[in-house]
Amino acid sequence: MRVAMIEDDIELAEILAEYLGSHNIDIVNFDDPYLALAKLRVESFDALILDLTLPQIDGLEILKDLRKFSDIPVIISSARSDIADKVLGLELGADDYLPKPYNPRELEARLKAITRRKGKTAQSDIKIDRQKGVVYFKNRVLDLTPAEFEILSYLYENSPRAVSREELIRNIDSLNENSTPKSVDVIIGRIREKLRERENPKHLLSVRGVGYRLIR
Amino acid sequence: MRVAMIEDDIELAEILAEYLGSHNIDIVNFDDPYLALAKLRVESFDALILDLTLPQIDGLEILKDLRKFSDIPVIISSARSDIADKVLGLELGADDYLPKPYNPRELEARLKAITRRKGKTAQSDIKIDRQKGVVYFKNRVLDLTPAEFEILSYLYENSPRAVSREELIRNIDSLNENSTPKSVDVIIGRIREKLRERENPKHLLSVRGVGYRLIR
DNA sequence: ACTTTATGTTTACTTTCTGTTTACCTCGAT
DNA sequence: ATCGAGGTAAACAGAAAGTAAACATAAAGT
Repeated sequence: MRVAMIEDDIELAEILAEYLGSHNIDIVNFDDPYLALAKLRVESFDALILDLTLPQIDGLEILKDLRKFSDIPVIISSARSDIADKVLGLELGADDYLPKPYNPRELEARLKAITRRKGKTAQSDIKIDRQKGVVYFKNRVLDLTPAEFEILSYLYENSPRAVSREELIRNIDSLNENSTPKSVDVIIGRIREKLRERENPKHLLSVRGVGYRLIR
Repeated sequence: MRVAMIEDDIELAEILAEYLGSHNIDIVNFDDPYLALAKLRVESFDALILDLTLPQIDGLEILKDLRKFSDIPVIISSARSDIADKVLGLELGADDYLPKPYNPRELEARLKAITRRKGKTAQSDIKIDRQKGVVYFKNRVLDLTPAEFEILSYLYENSPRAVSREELIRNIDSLNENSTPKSVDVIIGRIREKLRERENPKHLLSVRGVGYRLIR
């Protein structure tokens, strides 16, 4: 589990990082909240621990901005015991509120509780259960046609090797063996559509002059 | 929003019920935890507020039993401030921990936070109690014929695997084993009708060339 | 015993899906 | 700028799925 933290008290951050690190939870701390927001935009974490009492800006503002683009679980950690803060924080979309000082064990338990609820850890986005004929993408079942499913599975099993169109046509039952290589291109495009990565593919990459490669 | 509460302090229960009631949250309090469990088995609530310090039994035992048949969001409310209790509670599957005394406003905020979270994680709309022969869809009992019920249950138990028409005909008692696969199509259509997803199915999906799949 | 209702099945027809091809566009390396 | 490769919208045809209606039989009601 990989967790982002916004905490300006470096010492506290290090203590927590050490304790949680030894329990298999990697902490990435940001003392600059704007840098954190930028990172959260492009990288994926399992949760965010947010300190409210920041020097530059109210942590609640950060939360508000964050919620415009992410539904990552957020635990607010604050020395402010004002009930109004709690209520406001939870209304702004925080998932939990932990008053300082707290025991690292409790933070750990809450992190686990929250991510268990979401059932989501930032491991590989794509999981395939060939027996059940099911593809999960970001923990949701993908609804694929037979050709789409078989191509994705084939690339998955050969990941991260680049596979040629010809090899796909030869080995995929749902493809007519007399088909043009272009058929593959079209179906790849449709899979990308369902992965929502038609522009800027992250998993299903084309390898110029060779074919296609899947990154799990 | 309709919330169950297990709280033996009747006075406190009434205060909370009144406050939350005026904020559009209906509280159904049980002073008998076993009665509560029985009710939770058959009725649907949006959350449960659980007092740990009950006269007859440890609230954590209730939570453990509850988790065997329900994944309803649970907020533990307790005068016990022992950290071990918190950790244990969250590990047993509670979603939040609220130490007494607390402000009703905070309880309200947490209830909202939890159910909002629930909405995001698109948890299962369909619940099946095979023993009782009851299907709940979006917290309502569905009136199904035997064949409809059995097909839905079979798909449910094999979810999200795609099941062939032949497998269904073979395994569903209410279907004549000499029936055409088309029979299945028609019954599936009727189930969809009752799920109100005849157009644009979200749960009962057809998998072309294979059969049908249920997404819980 | 008789009638009505409910429910699974079949039929016949319509609609949708999906793999394929074509045509045109974009992008990147040289 | 050029050329080749990949991307994709659109059109198409055959296959699969959807479904309305009629039917047969079992179950329920009288």
